[in-house]
Amino acid sequence: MSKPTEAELEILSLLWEKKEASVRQIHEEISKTKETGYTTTLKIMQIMFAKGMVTRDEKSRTHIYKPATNQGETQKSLLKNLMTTAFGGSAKKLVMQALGQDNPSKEELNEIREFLDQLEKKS
Amino acid sequence: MSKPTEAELEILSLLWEKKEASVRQIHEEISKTKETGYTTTLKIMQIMFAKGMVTRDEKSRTHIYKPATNQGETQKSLLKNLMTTAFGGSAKKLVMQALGQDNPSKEELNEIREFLDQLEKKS
DNA sequence: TTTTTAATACGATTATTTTCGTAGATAATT
DNA sequence: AATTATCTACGAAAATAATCGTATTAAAAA
Repeated sequence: MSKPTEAELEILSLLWEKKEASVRQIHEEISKTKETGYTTTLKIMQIMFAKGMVTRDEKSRTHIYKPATNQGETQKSLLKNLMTTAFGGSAKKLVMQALGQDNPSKEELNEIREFLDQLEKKS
Repeated sequence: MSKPTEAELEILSLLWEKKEASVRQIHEEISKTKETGYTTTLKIMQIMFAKGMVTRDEKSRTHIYKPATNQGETQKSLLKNLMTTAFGGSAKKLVMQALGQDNPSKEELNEIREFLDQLEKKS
């Protein structure tokens, strides 16, 4: 699957979160942060449909869209891309940078520790 | 500083890695993976210069470029952007996804563990 | 039933990014 | 000295992405 554009990714994320949504619903979310027309959102979603990036149910007049791309796979490829282009391929650097700017809770830190342990076992 | 485009980021990474380079050097690297003309690379680097994204030494005919943007800051903002758009703002998910696909060495894992400990102390 | 609202389709425009070709100048080679 | 190779500058075209306006149709409200 080709790399989603900025606008497509924004919509895709919302779809992952909501599982499914109409153009109107997506547009209302997007409008909260961005000043953009309804038909712009519509058009991008139509393009995404044409690309096979989303599916849609056309039974009712208001089409219902669902993500067609697996969230994990997409995240993985975007991360990989960023890792190679901006972090010289180093996962460590990326991870540290990510953790450093967020303020992870104790619980989150522990989950990550466990995850590290599991990774070590596997190898 | 405005978000670098794909092509700009590719060049920026190489400059971070090499500290400084001529257009020719950058272009040779890029040519390894991509089929693109020399003047294309040149033009993008000129645009980057115009944007203040890189500096250059014009003393000799062959200009020498250096990154003007701080690597850490740029990485941070790119990551933040990806984190919010593709990972619903969760650093944990991003980190796990990143580690899962790479195969980090024991040493790296330990460094990350230490980093986690430090983070915990601070909070 | 008529009018208004809300939806899709889609072409066209605008903006952004990337690519390339050509001109002109300097350096290196013959 | 002449030729060839290697630079930069820069305009313009091509490709990609985002935005919007209008037409049409269906549903909802009056």
